[in-house]
Order: sequence, then structure tokens, then C-alpha cells
Amino acid sequence: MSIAYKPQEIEKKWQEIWEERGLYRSVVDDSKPKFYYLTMLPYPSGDLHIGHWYAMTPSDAQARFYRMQGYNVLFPMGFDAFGLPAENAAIRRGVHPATWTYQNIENMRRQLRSMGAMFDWSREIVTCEPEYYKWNQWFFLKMYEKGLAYRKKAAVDFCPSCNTTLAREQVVGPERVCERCGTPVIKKDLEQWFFRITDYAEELLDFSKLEWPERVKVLQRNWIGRSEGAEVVFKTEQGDELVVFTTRPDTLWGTTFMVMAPEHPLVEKLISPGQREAVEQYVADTRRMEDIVRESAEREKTGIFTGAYAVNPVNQERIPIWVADYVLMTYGTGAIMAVPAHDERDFAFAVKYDLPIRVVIAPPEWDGQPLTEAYSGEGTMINSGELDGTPTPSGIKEVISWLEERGLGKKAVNYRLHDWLISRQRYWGTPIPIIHCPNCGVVPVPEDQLPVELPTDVTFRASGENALTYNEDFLHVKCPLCGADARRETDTMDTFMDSSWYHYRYLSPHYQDGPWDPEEGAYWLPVDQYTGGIEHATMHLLYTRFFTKVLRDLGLVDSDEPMLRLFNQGIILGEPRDGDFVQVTGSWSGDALVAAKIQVLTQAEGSYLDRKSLPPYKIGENGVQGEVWHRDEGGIKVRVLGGDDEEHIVVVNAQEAAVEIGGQPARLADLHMHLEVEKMSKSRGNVVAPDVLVNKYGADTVRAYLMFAFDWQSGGPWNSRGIEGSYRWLNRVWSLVFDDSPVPDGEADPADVRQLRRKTHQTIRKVTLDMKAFAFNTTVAALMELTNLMRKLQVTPVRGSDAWKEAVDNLILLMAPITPHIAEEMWTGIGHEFSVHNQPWPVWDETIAQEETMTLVIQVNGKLRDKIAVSVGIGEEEARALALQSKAVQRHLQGKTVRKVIFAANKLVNVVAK
RNA sequence: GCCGACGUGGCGGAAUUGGUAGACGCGACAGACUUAGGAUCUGUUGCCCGUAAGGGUGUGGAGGUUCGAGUCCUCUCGUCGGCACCA
Repeated sequence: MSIAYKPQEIEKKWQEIWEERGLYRSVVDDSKPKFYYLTMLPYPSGDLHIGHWYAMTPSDAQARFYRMQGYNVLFPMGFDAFGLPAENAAIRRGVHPATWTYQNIENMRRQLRSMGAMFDWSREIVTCEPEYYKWNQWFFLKMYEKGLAYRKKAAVDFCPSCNTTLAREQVVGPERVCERCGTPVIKKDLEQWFFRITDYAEELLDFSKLEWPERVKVLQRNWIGRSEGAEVVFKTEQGDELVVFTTRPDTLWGTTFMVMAPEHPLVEKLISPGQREAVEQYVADTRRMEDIVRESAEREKTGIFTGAYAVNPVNQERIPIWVADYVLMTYGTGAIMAVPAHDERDFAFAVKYDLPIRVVIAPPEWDGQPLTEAYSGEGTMINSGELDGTPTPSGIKEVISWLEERGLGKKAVNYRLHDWLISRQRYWGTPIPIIHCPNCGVVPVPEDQLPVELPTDVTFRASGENALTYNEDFLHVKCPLCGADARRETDTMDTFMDSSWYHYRYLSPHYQDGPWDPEEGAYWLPVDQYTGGIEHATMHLLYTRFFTKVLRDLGLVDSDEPMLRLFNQGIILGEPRDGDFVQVTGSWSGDALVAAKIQVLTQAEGSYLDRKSLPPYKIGENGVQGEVWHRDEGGIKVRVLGGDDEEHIVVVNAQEAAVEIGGQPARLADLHMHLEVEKMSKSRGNVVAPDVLVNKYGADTVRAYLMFAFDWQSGGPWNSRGIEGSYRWLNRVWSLVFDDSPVPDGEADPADVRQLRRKTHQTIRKVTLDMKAFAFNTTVAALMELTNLMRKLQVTPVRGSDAWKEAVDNLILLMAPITPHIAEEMWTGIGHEFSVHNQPWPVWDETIAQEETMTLVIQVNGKLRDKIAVSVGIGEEEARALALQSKAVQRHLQGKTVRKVIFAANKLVNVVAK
């Protein structure tokens, strides 16, 4: 073993050589099948996170695998460069968003290169470049022409902290907070731009052309929220039409009142004079109420009678119209028919306001008594005139035809999905290419004037207000139609616009005559494999599907779907750790301890403390001994365990405390607090920095570990010891391949040779199948198994055999996608030609991989009693005889009679006895 | 509340889809080499009883189907994720 494995040297070397030789430049080549492998592009936040590595390096390995299998693989990378953090940095630190962004990109490019991934950098895109966002604007204009982009005044969710509107899916949780900063959103009435994604709602529910995880499809289906029912037209006594949507038209005869959303435009007109003041007060109160309060389901419903009446079209009954906050303007028509007997919410409302409840669906075996709660199950229609007696499922259909015949209503489908709100009141985004002219109104910027560039000389206000709104140069423009002084639209586009089509721009990032070069498109599209996090299930992945359908309808692409196959990787969580064990002395102030001195008795490094070697937990008169459970600027919490594992958390005020670690003075911030398995975050201090790992172990180790240690789909907690295992493995492989000690004398044992060949071919088979199936952890495990066998045979004459060479070559080839640098170094190092990455993927020989002998499992009554080595393909008779001869079997058969013998070929014999 | 996913050693995770549970790795324990080792190498390692041979038990829990269940069915508990007055 003449040379040591020095990943830092060989990785840098090969990355440069691959780059120089253009090894991963992908060009259209009709002689090869194409494979467009796409992994989600990062936001340039500053540093590459271990999560980026976790998402990208297994993807890279799979892309490399396809490449060696003979595909022409495109594996591009870029930066999702517009967005709020850049602007916030500008405000906080006075750096221009562009400067901040490009500095981060520069750094992240370096970090990305350190992965050794096969990214084709000649196709890199940066979405904040005018040559990129010009096409955002172009698409916007095309959509505007087709009526797919429109402007309307709407009550929109607005984040007062980010000072911008949010799309519906950017408002999260029952508290309805801003996804980015956690501030509760407020409602604002603003003129906003929307994309008509609802036009495609039905088509977006069709996943038949997609090989996507069921999870994602379910999330999208829920998000689109399709429900079938009917629209029924009620008339008010004033003669206005009041349309309602219902999924249960069969309960129409049970409508005893109607409810409108407080925001419903007709409310104003309906109010009777006597009720005017009260209703207006109610509407105003509701509108002022925050959504958090209003939309909490537990809250008791409130409402008020408008004084107006409507007529139920099915039975001409006069029913009161109420206004209530439990009806939402944003769903259906903003008005409902209330059927208290068969709807929980209506029931509660009717009880509260003493409104009539009429049963029209008789529950099975109903005794005719008044209901104590709403019955929404199946039953038989009653009190419904000529339709009495119709059972529930068919009743719905029958009522719909009944309504349609009489022109009272029609079958209808409703979606929860809203149009996509794309306006953002922010500077760092794509300007919406629209001009507001006092004479002509809304005027699109002519195509030949694109891009509308973001001005660079802008000043940022601490409030976060859109800098474009007071940038005079940007603002003032002549109307392209009439030449009058006009004003530019200052809203910019949601950044999801950028990521909705970036996979098209990768094809030709600098192409001038269109969003991409159609020739490239004809070859590479659509994306064959997409990988990324599940968190994008309803936003990015729905928008990008919508976008492709729009592009298809514009005649730009042939496919209905952007990405045929999707795989979601999980996330890497923080490593759990015990906190430091400390001895705190000070004085008590109530329940809290005011510390004078905090001594760390041991500093935990990554793993749990050994309790045995520590002093006991203690709460005393002048201090405590225990584990640092939590730490913040003001102090710590110390966890003390009592005799029965009873837990006490002591709050320690450490403002005035002297901190000592190992006898040395230290800062409070140096104390390690207890960490659970939880998301990595700077504040918790459990972030793993890939750069540090690369410096210590090399990229190949990090790649191998990330692929080996987790089920890729699930992710899991980081383990700083675990990565050592992968490093050991690579070192062992290295010393196996570069073993230049003399080969042991003698003849190689043919059985060993056979065993090695068999294992080699089995490994090729396993790795090939598992790589395809995203089972990366078992792929690496298989390679480790082969390594382990080789290490056993390394000290025997087998090392001089052809089987050994075969094993070494194949091991290197199979490792190439996973650990590209060491594989290249070993491949060329044993005299093969550059590059290992241009080699064809090895093929296994099924007959060599075949086992000759196997372990026949012998069971008695289903319990394992013996194992016998037999040759593969042993017949039933023979197996049965062997089983019955087994001493262990005979022992267990004593006093029993054999009833039956089950034989499972190449598996086991089960003797059933009583 | 509704929808979905998941529960396997001290830990991360395997299990050809109904046929040897725990591959591979981490950790732990023992030993070798070493001035030393948190390097490297060898061995052991689900739990319980037993010196051993051997036996019992074991995939969140309870039941069921089957010659045989981590895998299929029913119920149940727990964890996580999504949606949530959606008419």
C-alpha cells in the first residue's frame, strides 16, 4: 500500500480535468436516447446546506448511472435568484439585492462544484438576469392576450411585515401566517394580477400521464378540491337572483333559510329598512375581524337577519335571508341554502337563532322524532313532494335532472382552487410588463420593448415598501398607444413564475429568438425525471403543470405535462445531543436561580454523555447540578432528574454569571444545550455544514454517506459518527485496489474464485436494479458487501486471478456514479483509460450470479428447527427426506404424528405434525 | 373533524413482496498491533434462561386468515404530514 487516500487532492484534480475536457457538456445527439434529469434549483441564500447535498448528490448519482447506461443525459443547474431575502438583506444591511444575490451565487457555485456533480454549467440559468425574466414578461403578455392573465380588485392576503400580498398557498396554518416570516396576514382590498389557473382545474386533476408519488397527487387533488353538485337559483322577493351551490340538491326541500357571506355584493341591496343599521354594523364588525378569529371552526357562529326573504324554487316557500360569517365569499357563490336537518353548521346556526329544522332525508329506521343533531348520511327523501321515497345516492342525480327540466338549476362543479395571485409589491422580482395610461387604461408593453428592466439605482425604505413605486425614472413612461404620460405597473411577479418554466430555459439559456431553442426542445423535452422536496407539492408543482398546459395551448410544447416522473427525497434533521452537564451556584429568587457561577463539568461532543462518570443530579440550597436543557441570551434551563426519572426544569438567570468550561473562562453562548431530533436551524445550533465535511472527509465520503445512511424518501437525523463508516469504506476500497504487496503464493481455491465471481455479478445485478429504484442505501450496502468479501480474499492467491481483476473493475464502475472522484482515480490508477465516467455500465451474467448451493430451511409447525446446505433446485422428494432425517426435526417430532409436509421450492420444508 | 403516510435491536436502516427477521453501517463489548490511540485489524453483539448443547421469545398492541405473517384482514394505540365552517 504505497499511497494514502487523499480525497482533497484527487477531488480537486478531477473536477478540473472533467471541466477542461467538457465531460458533462450535453449536446443534442440523435444517435442516443435522451434523458432529461432535473433536480430542483436552489435559492441563493448564501451557503449550501446539507439538505442541498442530500437532494442533489443522489440525483447526480442516478443521472450518472443513466449516462453510463447509454443515455444522453442532461443534468442542469441554476439559481432561483429573485425573492424576498435579497431585498430584506438590502434593507437591513444596505447591500443591493443584486450584489447580495450574485455574491451568494458565486459562493454557491463553488460549493456546488465541490460536490463533483455532472452539472452542465454551460446551461446554467440565473432567474434574476434580464435575459431570463424577459421571457416571464413575454409569457405574461401571451397570457394576457388569451385572457389568462387578468387584473381585479380583490380582498387579498397581505403580510404587513413583508409588505406584500401573498398567494393563498403562501399563507399557512390555522393562524394564517406568512409562510416566510410567520407574521399573521391581514386582508387588503387591492387591484391585483391573477393567472386563470382555475380554467385548468379539471385537467390538473388528471394525473394519468404522470408517474408521481401518490402523496403529491393526493395533496394536489385536495388543493384543487373538486366537488360535484348543483347550482340552484333562488329569487329574492325584490326579484334578484340568488344563486347557491350545493352538493346535496336532494335536501332542497329542507331549506328553511338562506345565508349570505357578509361580503356578498347583494347584501347591501337586500337589507330591509328596519334591519339596515344592525346588519351594516354586523358586516363591518365581521370584516374588521381577523381571519384567524373568524375562521376558527370552534367559534360559535354568529349572524343576523337581513329582513329580506327569498322563495325556494322547489316549493315556493318564503324563507328568511340571513348574513353570517360562517359563509365564505371565497367559495361557491358566497351564498348558501341552509338545510339545518342535514348540515351540521346549518343545524348549529338554526338552533342558536331558533330557525325551523325540517327533516327531508329520513335516516334508516328513523322514529319520526326531531333530530338532536344534523343527519348528513344516506336515507330516503321525504317532505319533498313528488320525489318522496327516492333513496339518497340516486336522489341527488334525480333532483338535478328535475331542476334542469324546470330551469331552476343545473349540475355544477365547484373547486376550492383559486386563481393564482401573482402580484407582489416588491422590488426584487420580474416587473409586470403593463402600462397604466389615463386615456387607454391598461396597456401591455409591446413585445419589442421587452424586457422591462428592473432599475438598479433604487433606494430601499425600512418599511419594505416597493422601491419601484417611488423610482421616478422607472415610473414615468409614454403610453405605447396614445403617447400620453403614463405610469408603469410597479407590481412584480411571484417568484413561482420563474420556477414554472425554468426547465425549458435550461435548454438554451442565452437564446434570443424565443424562450428556448425549439430544436433543443424537440430533443430533450419533456423532463424524464424530476427530484425535489415534498414541500413543493401544491405550489411549484401545480404551477409548473399549469404553465406547461398554457404553453401547450400557445403551441410552444407538445407535452401535456412538464415532468413525467417525480421523486421526493426527505430531509436531513439535526443530530440529537445531550446538553452540557453543569454545576450552577448562586442564590434562589423564587423558583428561579440567579447564577453567580456556571461550571461545565463535561462538554458533550455529538453523542450522549456517559451518565456513570458524572456527579449526581442535585437541587440544593445554593445551586443545581444537571443538564443544560435550553439556553438563550438571558440564561439557561437546567434539567434535573429525580430518583424515579422525575424531571425538574430549573430556570437559571445567567446575566451576571461567570461561565467556566474545563476551568477556562467561557461565554454563555459556548454552553451546549440539549438537542432533540428536529429540523436544522441556526438558532438551535444543529446545522451541519457540508464545506466542513468536504474538507475533513472529501466529497465522495459525504455523497456515499448521504446515499447510504437514509432511506432517500424519508431522510432522518444526521449522525456525525456514521459518516466515519463511509470514510472507512472508501479507505478500504482504496487499499484493496492499490494493494501492491506480493500476491500470496499458491493456487487460488476454485471455490473462492467462483464465490468471488458470483458475488461480483450479484452485485452488478443488485446495484443496477436498486439504482433505478432509488434504493440508494441498499446499493451502497451491496458495494460494501462485495468489498468485505474481497477483503477476505485479498490475503489469498485469489488476488492474482482474473476473477479478482473482474471484481476490482466492476467495483470501480459500480461506484463511479456514487463516488465519482475516487472511482476515476482508481480507474486510471490501475491503468485503464480516462474516463471511468465514459465507460458502459457493467452487465451481469445471470448464470454466474446464480447460487449453486442454498440453505434449505427446515421448519416443524412453522418454527425454524434446522438449516441444511443443499444444491439449488433440489427436488421435493429429496428435500422432504432430508428434513425428516434431521436430528433436530426428529427431536421435535417426538410424540407427534406427521400430518403434512410443505415444500417451497428453493426455500424451505415445513413439517406439520400433531 | 376529514384525508394521507408511518410504527422493526441502543441508533440509521434491510428483508427477492406470504417462506431463515435484523443485510449493510453506527455504537457497544472483547482481543491484536502499538510508546500511545478516539488510527488500523480480528471477533462478538435483538431480548430472556443456560457454563454449554439447547430452548423460549421477538417487527406498537389485541384478534383473525394460513402449513407459515414484519408483510394479508379486522379492531386499537401512537407519531408525523396535509386540509380545515369548502356548503
